[in-house]
Order: sequence, then C-alpha cells, then structure tokens
Amino acid sequence: MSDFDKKEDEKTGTATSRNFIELIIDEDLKTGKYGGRVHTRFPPEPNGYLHIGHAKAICLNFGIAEQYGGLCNLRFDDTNPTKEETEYIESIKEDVRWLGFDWEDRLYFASDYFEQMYGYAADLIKKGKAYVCDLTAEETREYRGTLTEPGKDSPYRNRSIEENLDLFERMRAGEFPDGARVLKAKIDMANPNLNMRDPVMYRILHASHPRTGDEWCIYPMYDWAHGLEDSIERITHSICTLEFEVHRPLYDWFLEQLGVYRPQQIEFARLNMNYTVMSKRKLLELVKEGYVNGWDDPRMPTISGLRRRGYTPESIRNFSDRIGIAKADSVVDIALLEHCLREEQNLRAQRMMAVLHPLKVVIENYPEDKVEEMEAVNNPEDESMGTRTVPFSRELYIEREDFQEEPHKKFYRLAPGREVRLRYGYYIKCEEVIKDENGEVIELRCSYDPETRGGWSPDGRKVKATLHWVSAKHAVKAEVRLYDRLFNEENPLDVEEDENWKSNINPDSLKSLYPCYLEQNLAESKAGDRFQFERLGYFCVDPDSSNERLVFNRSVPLRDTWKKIQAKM
RNA sequence: UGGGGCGUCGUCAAGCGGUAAGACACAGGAUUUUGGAUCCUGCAUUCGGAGGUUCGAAUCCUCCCGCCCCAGCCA
Repeated sequence: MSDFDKKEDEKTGTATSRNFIELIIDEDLKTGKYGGRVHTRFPPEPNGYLHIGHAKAICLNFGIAEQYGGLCNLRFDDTNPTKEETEYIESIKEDVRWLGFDWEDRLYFASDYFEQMYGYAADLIKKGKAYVCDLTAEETREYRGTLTEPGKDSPYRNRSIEENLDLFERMRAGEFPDGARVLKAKIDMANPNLNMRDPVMYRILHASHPRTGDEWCIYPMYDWAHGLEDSIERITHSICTLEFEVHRPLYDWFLEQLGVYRPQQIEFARLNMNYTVMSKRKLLELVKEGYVNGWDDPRMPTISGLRRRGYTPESIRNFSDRIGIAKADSVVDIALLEHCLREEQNLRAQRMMAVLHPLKVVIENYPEDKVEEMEAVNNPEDESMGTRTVPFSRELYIEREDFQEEPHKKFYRLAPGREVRLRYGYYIKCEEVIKDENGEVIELRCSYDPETRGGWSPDGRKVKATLHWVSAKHAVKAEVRLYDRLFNEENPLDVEEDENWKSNINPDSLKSLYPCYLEQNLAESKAGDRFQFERLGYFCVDPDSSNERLVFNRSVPLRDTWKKIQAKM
C-alpha cells in the first residue's frame, strides 16, 4: 500500500463494508467449498483497448485475489480470430501492468486450450450431448423460436454418434467452407432460456489466428470455451458482468455434463459513466472514423487515454474502490474520477507557474535590466519537496482572465488602479491600460512596491488577490492542450430516432493553445512528468513533447469557485 | 410477451427484523500568498407503490409499477 493509499484510508476511515462478492467468498471460505482457495481471473478478449470499465474489473479480480491471499490470472479469451489482434494483446498487458497488477507466471490464452476443448467436445458427442448441424445461420435463427414461442428440433439433431464424430473431425480438417456446419449442444429447444436452445459450440472460420495461425479452422464459441478455460485453470470465482447472468445455466451445464471441476460464476454491474461511451465497438468507431486521435487520445475513457491525459494508477484504483461493486445498473458521475486525481495530485504534484492566455505587464518603476530570483514553495502540502527559484523582471505575463477593465463587483483580481499580489513576487498596481486599434487590451502598465518583496507588505495592508505570472524574457514557450468532455450529453446514447449518438460529440473537446508561457524550471520536462500549474490545474507532459516544442496536457482543472460565482451572475 | 436480474439522497453505495453509514455533487461559514488545499455545518422521518405479518419492516409475505439483459455461427 502506498503512502497515499494509507493516508486515504485514515482519512475516510475505510471500514468500507464488504461487497456482495466478498460476502459470497467469505461464505465459501467458511464452508470450505473450494478448499480455502481463492483464484480469480481477468479474461479480456483482445479485440480493442481496455477502458475504465475494464479497470474496475481488473481491480476487482486482482484486488480480491490479493485481499484473500489468492491468485489472479491474466487470460486472453482469444476465440474469435476475425476480431482479435496482437496489438490489442500487447496493449492490454501494458495496461494491466501499469495499473499495478502482476499476473506473475500466469499469463494464459484460451487458444492454448483449443486441443483440450476439442477433446471435450468429442466427449460430449460420445455422450450424445452434442451434434453437427447443417442448418444455415438463418435457419438456425428460425429454428430457435422466439421469446414467447419454443423452438423446434433441427433435422440434424438425431445423427448417430459415429456420423457426428466423423463430421466434427472433418470440420476440423477443413473439408467444409465457413458457415457450412456447426457443432451444437443437444439441450432443449423449448427451454424458456434461449441460451439453452441447442447453442452453437463450434463454428467454421477459415481465419488466421494471432497465436495459432492456420492450425485451426473451427473455433469455440464463448459459452463453450469460457467455462472450460475457468475449469482448466481451477478458477474458484469466475466474476463477469450482468449480461452473462442468463448464460450461467449453460456455463454450469457444460461443466456438469463433462463431469469436470466447476467454478462459481458471479455477475456484477458493469461501469457506466456520464458524458462518455463505454463499449469497445463505439470506441473503435471513434478511433476508426477519426473523431479522436487514436485509442490513447486523452479524451478517451480508455486506460491508455487516461494515462496520456495524466491520470495515475493510484487515482484509478482509488476510483475503483469508491464506486463499489453491486448488481444494480448505474452511471457514475465523471466528477468522481476527476476528484480522485485531484485528491492525489494535490498531495504529490510539484507546483509551477504557467500562463495559458498571456497578457503582458510592464512594471514601469522596476529597473530595466534587473532580475531577481524569487523563492517559491514546491508543494505547500509537502514541505519535504522543498523550494525553487523563479526569476522576476520588469516585463511579465499574467493570465488575461486575471484582469478586468471594468471589474464585476465580486471580481477582486487586477483592475485599473487596483493592487494585487504576484505570487512569490511583489504587490503591483495597475496604472494604465494599453489597447490596440480594435480596443483590445494588449498590455498593462503597472507599478510595484519594492517593500513587498516575496508578497508581504511591512505595513500589513491586505490585497485580496494573488496572481500567478511568468517573467517574459525567461519564459519557455509551450503548447498546452485543454480537454473537455467528449460528449455534450450526460448519456450520449440518448438521441432522437433519426439522430446518431455521434451527433452528441462535443466539437470543442480539444483546444490547443500556443504560445503559452511557462516558468523556465519547466524547460527540461519529459513526457509523463506531472505538475500543478498554480491556480489552473494538473498538467502532464504529452508524448508529442520535445525539447524544441514542449506539449502539455491539462489532466484536470483545479476546483474553480470563481467560475461558479460567474456562472451564477 | 417466456426466462433471468435490478429498484435506498442529484450520482454511486452501506444496510442482512431493532428504528437510514460513507463518498462524490450541491449549499452555507471559517481559514488561506493557489477564489486551490484544509476545517466546520447543512443535505433521505424515509427506502419504486399498495396491502399484510410483527411489539417493531428498507430488511419477511402478497400483489402491482418501472428499468436492464437474452432470439450472433460476438464476447
């Protein structure tokens, strides 16, 4: 446990009650159902990048293993070569590792069990519990019946065991084209649970697999494969999302028919968050159609996107803990995720000064060539982070927003004739406003009080505002990318009949600012470095950054009370 | 509609027959060289609804209402 986590536990008094899955495990441990073992797995299909919803599942599965002194496997459910790619396998491994979890030597692939699964299928055929069916996909659908009407038996349902074995072998041997035949479980075409109406176990797919190449042309279906994978790995608690609840009878049926070890499947509600989408299909669409710049675009809810945005593993794990585990469908407020990052970064992030929307300030009574090194605190929350020095000179930049020519009554920053403090600098007073031909303010002429060095006045007079600033001639130019929510609607999928969910995309979700002026201490920052830019937010260096052109991402803005006051005006 | 689930504060979520935790959000106030942080305070007489059992119900029973999942040779 990191210091941050400890601190967090103390603060929230984490006597957090147990979720329903832990309750089940407690009970199993008490009754000795699995001989005291706890063994979970995280079983992604490598058909896309992982998102924050997967992070919830990863934290749950690895977390439970850790908590009970058990194990958690990383297993790729790679049973559909038409959708899966090696790139995804690698990204998933990276993401799980980055989140801080270790599968040690337990990296498995469903494809490693293909031969074994084939053998089990043959066993089922021999028991008269599976048959080769020649119905087309469309016919199979018709035979399945509907929600209210029972299905009817396939004409191929009563083939002899010998014929089934022969046909199944020939399916594997590649004698038939895609879709020509399937292997089905022989269960009950009238079962009210549609999943039990002779589900398909194998389909013919002449596709090259990322790992097994062209060794196979028949591939197992999820329902058939997944329970076997769990069984083979001696998983105790197979945790999955709610939509698989209706598949559990089938999960159990296969393992019971085979007479093999049977784990307990437990379903929980998947994570939804407002202002974003969370399905791999839709995220793929955003990537492929260029609405974002790749899977790791900082606006994406993918783990790689959050990482690039500046989120930390700790903040995501913390988020995971706080949202809880339950069975009710829910939509978590993205504000909670943001809160988790701020909470952590407040304690850890080095403070720096940066001006995003520069407005020039000339201090008329400050000597032309004078430069003073002012001492600045690196983190008021953590004295051990020490201090640094920032240069002060006659010409500075301040934030445009920190000046109002005709100040609103609640605005207490800089205005004509008004005095404010420059953080770690001096008190300055605005003496004159300079505008261009369009009437736009382009420069402020100010005076400073030499007695207020460091930001204190000997006469004890108060100034309400403290502004951040950067010395113009020492400043480092940089690009800063500001992100906003990707969608304008809380539920992006909530659209009129004739509209597409993508019409809810926020066209202003990315704003790139250049040039922004940073204090020179930021000049050497490298990709991944994180800072708080005082009064603005938490920022990190983007991988696009170079020594020639620094690029920062705003991970999350600071809480902004002033913005709220303005919104009410 | 057949089957499987779920309904507790704006959003998550505890609660497991003894009289509604916590977090986020929100609203006040204190404090402050970040309108940040921190610190106080407020925020469900009520648990989808209606009956019933009980000394006592969010918790048990009955009925009703609403939402989600299943008719891929996807996972």
